[in-house]
Amino acid sequence: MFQDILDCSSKAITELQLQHQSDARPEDALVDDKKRVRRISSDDCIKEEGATANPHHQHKRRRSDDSVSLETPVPHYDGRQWRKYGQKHINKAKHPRSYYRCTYSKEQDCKATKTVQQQDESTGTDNPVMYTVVYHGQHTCKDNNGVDSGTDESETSTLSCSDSRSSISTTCTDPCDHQTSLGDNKLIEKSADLVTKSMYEPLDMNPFAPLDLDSWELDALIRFHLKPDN
DNA sequence: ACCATTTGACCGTG
DNA sequence: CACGGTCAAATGGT
Repeated sequence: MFQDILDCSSKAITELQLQHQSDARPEDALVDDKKRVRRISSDDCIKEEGATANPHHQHKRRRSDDSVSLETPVPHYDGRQWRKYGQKHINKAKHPRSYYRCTYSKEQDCKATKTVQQQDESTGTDNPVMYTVVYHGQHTCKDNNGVDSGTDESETSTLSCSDSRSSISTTCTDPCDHQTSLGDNKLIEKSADLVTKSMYEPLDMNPFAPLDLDSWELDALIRFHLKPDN
C-alpha cells in the first residue's frame, strides 16, 4: 500500500511539474521552482503593499515585502510549530482567518507568523477544501531539536534537515480546519501524516516557507487518491 | 499548575 | 469609520 502511494505520488508529481511548467507566468518566476510556491496577487497583498510601516507600532498592517502566499489543502503540515494567537472574521470571507506565530517567537524572538484562511470554495464538490496560507517574516529560531531553521532567505539554499521527526509536528488545533481539511477519514489522515513526515526527512526544507511543497502536494494527492470521488 | 487556544477589545492604517 | 492584525484575560485540556 505504501509502495502504491509512493508510486501514485510520483506520477502525480511528474504531471504537476509538467503542468506547472506550462502554466508558468512571468510573475511566477519569483517562485522557487523546487518549492512551487504559488504567489497570489490577492487584494490583501495589494493593499498591504501600499501600507506604510511604522516599526514602533504593534497593531499595524503588514507589508507584503516578506510574505509568501500559497494555497494548500493541508495548512498545518509545514514542518513548523505554530501557536495560534488570534482569529478574526474577515470581511466578505465566509471563513475566519487564523493567526499563528512561531512557537519560539518569545524565547527566541522569532518573527515568523502566518495566517490561515479557508477559501470560499463550495463544499460538496470533489475538490478538497483549500486554504490560503500567508507566511510573514522569517524564522530566526532554532527548532526544538536545535536545528537552525535559517535566518535568511535561504529559498535556494538547502537546509540540513534534522534526522529527528519531532520537529515535524505542527500545532493543528483549529477545529474548523480539522473538520474541513482532515475530514472524516482517520485512515487517510494517518496515512497522509505518515507519508508527509517521512517525506520531510530526505527533502530539503525551506525555513521561511518551511513546507516542502512537494510534500504538501503529495499529501493532497494522497488524499485524492485514497478518497475516490465521494 | 502549566500551557495552548479562544475571544473580545484595542490599535493603526487607509 | 471600516478593516485587519495583535494583545491579553478567560477558558479548557493535560
